[in-house]
Amino acid sequence: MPKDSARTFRRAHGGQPPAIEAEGDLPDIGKRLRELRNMHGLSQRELAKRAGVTNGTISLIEQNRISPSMGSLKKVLDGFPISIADFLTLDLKPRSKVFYAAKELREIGGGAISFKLVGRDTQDRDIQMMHERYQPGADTGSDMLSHTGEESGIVVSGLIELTVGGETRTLTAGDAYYFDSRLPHRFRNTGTIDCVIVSACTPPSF
Amino acid sequence: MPKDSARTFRRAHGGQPPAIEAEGDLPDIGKRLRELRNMHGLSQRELAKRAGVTNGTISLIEQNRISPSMGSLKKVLDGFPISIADFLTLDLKPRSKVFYAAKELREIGGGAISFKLVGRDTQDRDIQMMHERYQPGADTGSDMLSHTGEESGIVVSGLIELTVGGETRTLTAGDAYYFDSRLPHRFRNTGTIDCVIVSACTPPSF
DNA sequence: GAGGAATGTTGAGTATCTTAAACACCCAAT
DNA sequence: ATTGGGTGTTTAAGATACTCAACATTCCTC
Repeated sequence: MPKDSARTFRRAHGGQPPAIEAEGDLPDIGKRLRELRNMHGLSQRELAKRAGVTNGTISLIEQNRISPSMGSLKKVLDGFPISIADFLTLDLKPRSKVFYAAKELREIGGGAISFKLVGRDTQDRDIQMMHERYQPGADTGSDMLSHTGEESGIVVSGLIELTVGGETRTLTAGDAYYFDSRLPHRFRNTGTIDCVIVSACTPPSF
Repeated sequence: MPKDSARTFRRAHGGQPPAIEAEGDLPDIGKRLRELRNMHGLSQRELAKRAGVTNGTISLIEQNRISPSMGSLKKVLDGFPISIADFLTLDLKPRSKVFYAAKELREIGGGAISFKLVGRDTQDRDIQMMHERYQPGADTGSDMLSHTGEESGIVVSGLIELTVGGETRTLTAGDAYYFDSRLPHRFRNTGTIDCVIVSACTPPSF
């Protein structure tokens, strides 16, 4: 509510404000669920089995033909997993720019130590970086969904197959990524040598 | 699902389904709703009338004897109003320090213009201030709940009765407040002269 | 093509939520 | 004591979510 309407004076004779307009947007549950499920590459039956509901329920929810109870929605979302609040606030579309070519990075450090800043055109960052190494064949699994915040990284050596929100791409040394951590994502080393990437977690500390 | 059900043995005695570990914490809907309603000083019937449901439904939800559908929960929360996501993540207890005495403020500006910083021991502020004036008897009403962020202010002249999360206090010139905007709050000028307060809204711009 | 196995959808029946109306209780003013 | 209006709770009828099983479709493989 804008502040103005909230600050309006109350009626003198105790009049009841009639039927507050439900303009609040209950986000399209069905669409959200379908997109989230497709991003994970799950079928309705697979998800249903994980969640302990039937595939019909998933189908009806995704068509918005029923308004699921909190308990049911909870069970369904536990199949990913993701919290209800995050599910409701998650933006469906990944950020405009997800992948960065090697030359798109900006050099921050200098001399012997080199810091390359990722996502320079993203105004409001709140991120801190780390270092990771993947052995050949290493796989984070398909159902990874960190709770909140953002995630970024640079491939140092080797190659990594990265899937974010259904979009898959293989990155090699010098390439980078930057996405909302609530989007389902997966790392797989499809190469034959170790893959070293400098990763980053939220929240920030600098 | 012929093959899957064939492979998955059903426990004969328990009739136990896959036994999904519903580990995730579905926050206590009933408790949250009851506290939120009490903070607003609404009865079950008042809220029910606003929301377009019956008082019985409110009662049953608050006792956790039913798991409301998303549609119903949406209708109920529209009576405050608050979004479902905010409702699920709102912390029930107000922040440790809500009220600040006049001398607890820190002077920021200097010279002709004076800026006094409120909430100096709150590490992560994200707030911007404004100026407001209340005529005698002015009242924002009891059902104000801005969506997110924080809110703060300083009383410049006159006196104001402020209620935050069920706690009420009358502030006079020099006193201040600082609280989460999602907590229900109410301003009432119970004095005989205008009350001027310097208020602040989120999000920040400096 | 025929068959098999996956997918999403739909209809009938059951479980659950929601309503409407009564109930029991408390407090203030008859 | 009694009325009247307030509170939260409970119970039977009704509406809705959910399940189960069948259906239609697509994609493979033979």
